[in-house]
Amino acid sequence: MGAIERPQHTDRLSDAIARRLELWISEQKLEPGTQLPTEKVLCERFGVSRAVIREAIARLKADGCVRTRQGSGAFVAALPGHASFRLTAAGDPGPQADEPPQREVFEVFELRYLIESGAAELAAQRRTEADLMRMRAALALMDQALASGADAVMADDEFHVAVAAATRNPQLERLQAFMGRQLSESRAPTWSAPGHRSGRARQAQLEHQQIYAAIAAGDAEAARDAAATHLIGAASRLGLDPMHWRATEFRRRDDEHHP
Amino acid sequence: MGAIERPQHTDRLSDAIARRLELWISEQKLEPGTQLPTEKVLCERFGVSRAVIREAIARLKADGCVRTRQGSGAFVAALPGHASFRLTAAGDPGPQADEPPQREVFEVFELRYLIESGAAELAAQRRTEADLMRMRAALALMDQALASGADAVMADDEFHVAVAAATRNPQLERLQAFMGRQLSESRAPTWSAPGHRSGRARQAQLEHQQIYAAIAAGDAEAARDAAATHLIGAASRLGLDPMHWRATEFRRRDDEHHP
DNA sequence: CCTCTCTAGTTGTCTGACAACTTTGCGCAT
DNA sequence: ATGCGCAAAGTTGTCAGACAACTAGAGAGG
Repeated sequence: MGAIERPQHTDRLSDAIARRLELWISEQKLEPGTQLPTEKVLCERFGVSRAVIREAIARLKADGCVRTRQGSGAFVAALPGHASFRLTAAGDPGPQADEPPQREVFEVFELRYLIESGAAELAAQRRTEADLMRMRAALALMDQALASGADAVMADDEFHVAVAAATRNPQLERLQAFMGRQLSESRAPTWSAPGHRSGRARQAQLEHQQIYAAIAAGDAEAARDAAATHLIGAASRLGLDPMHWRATEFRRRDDEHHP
Repeated sequence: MGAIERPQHTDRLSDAIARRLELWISEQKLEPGTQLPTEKVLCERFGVSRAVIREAIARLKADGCVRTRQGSGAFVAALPGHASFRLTAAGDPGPQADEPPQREVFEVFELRYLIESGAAELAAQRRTEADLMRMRAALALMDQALASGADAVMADDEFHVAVAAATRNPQLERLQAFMGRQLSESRAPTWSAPGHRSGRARQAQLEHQQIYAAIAAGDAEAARDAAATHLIGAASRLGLDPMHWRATEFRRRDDEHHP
């Protein structure tokens, strides 16, 4: 554990030390249960106060990587990245984050593509009348917004939340909420005035109705396909090229490296 | 913000306060950018020292919910659950966690089912020779373990990691790593001595080879189906009933509430 | 060899201080 | 009346010392 890089404008000593500790746990592949150096030792190694060490450790505890016990010490609980999942850039609300690179937005969309089409499939199998009513209520609000040219981002969110709820899987519901709200801004252009004028809102609503119809019919495969179509449509409406999701472009380019 | 509940044995004031603040941010639906009360005000409200408040805030910063700026204050950065994703119980390395409820293990497996079958589909489309070599290397190690009755959990993990890498989507790779390593213990029984004797290890390896063959052939649908079959097989080997994933049991039971 | 006690070590919390940064308000000039 | 500059007040970041509460380990005695 060498010198700590000096904190950048938005950074602080505890942030840097938390990263250094995570890196060290990862590189050493420390098993859960492994004891970490004591606070006193870490203060000496990093040349900082106990308050800074404690804040760094607090972050690792929040990440689920470390667990402490009064009188006993601090122990590895999980490897970094294995106890909590965060999106890079596209979802990271960093203070200095510029518009995330297009590629990462694309990757997150692809993740949604997998998750939401899978969720639609399960929803078609498990949906109840109550679920369907909830979806219809959200659709009705979007229909009204279409007629009046109003914003319907919340109803759009609610529709997808209702689909996730119909899977009866709380883990999937929370993952959906995590993924979906990350990009609820991505729905804003659809329901904006230009979105209405360009027909994007109408197209999105058609796709929603197709998802609903397949789920109501209990047709898992159709629900999956409709959700996939919707995510491809949503990506297109944001200027992303979803054809990448089916293309062999990567494969061809990478294969060229192995003639 | 009422009184803080006294910390339980494994709890501490900063944990309780972090939870209270998250709950408050969620309930109030505070928009990102909203300023939180100052450290001094929080000390007064909660009746604790500044160190405790700072540790609680450090946890919220690690979760991505809050961002602070020296001289300026603390601000909401994202609603709790929207900046990082964690599994409950099944993946939570809580110190007092008993065996997680069977249902939650099931839900996590179902999540993996969605993710890993989707990953296999993309991998089949995008895999390179290098990817295939990496998968073959892991398969070879598992073949050797089969012959000798040895443990092959690491090779098993490596195979799934290689499949995820073949998707060329770092977000998906990390999600896969997050989901998969959560349950790498779930692979241990397969490669244990009883696992070898019962034929579970052999069955798992046959499933791996089917996934590989479909990916090598570039057959996306076959890869998806093979991965789905594998996850169903893995669930069965752990005593979970994966038929739930296709059953309409939930739907029927819940529909009965709405005669 | 086992049990109990004591000591040393560890984390949790408190208090006070000061540095560094930001915000706000006031005074002065135009 | 408005704008600019400066100072004061307020905020977070870091430090240091203290003490409580808990745990682990060692030693002594039975």
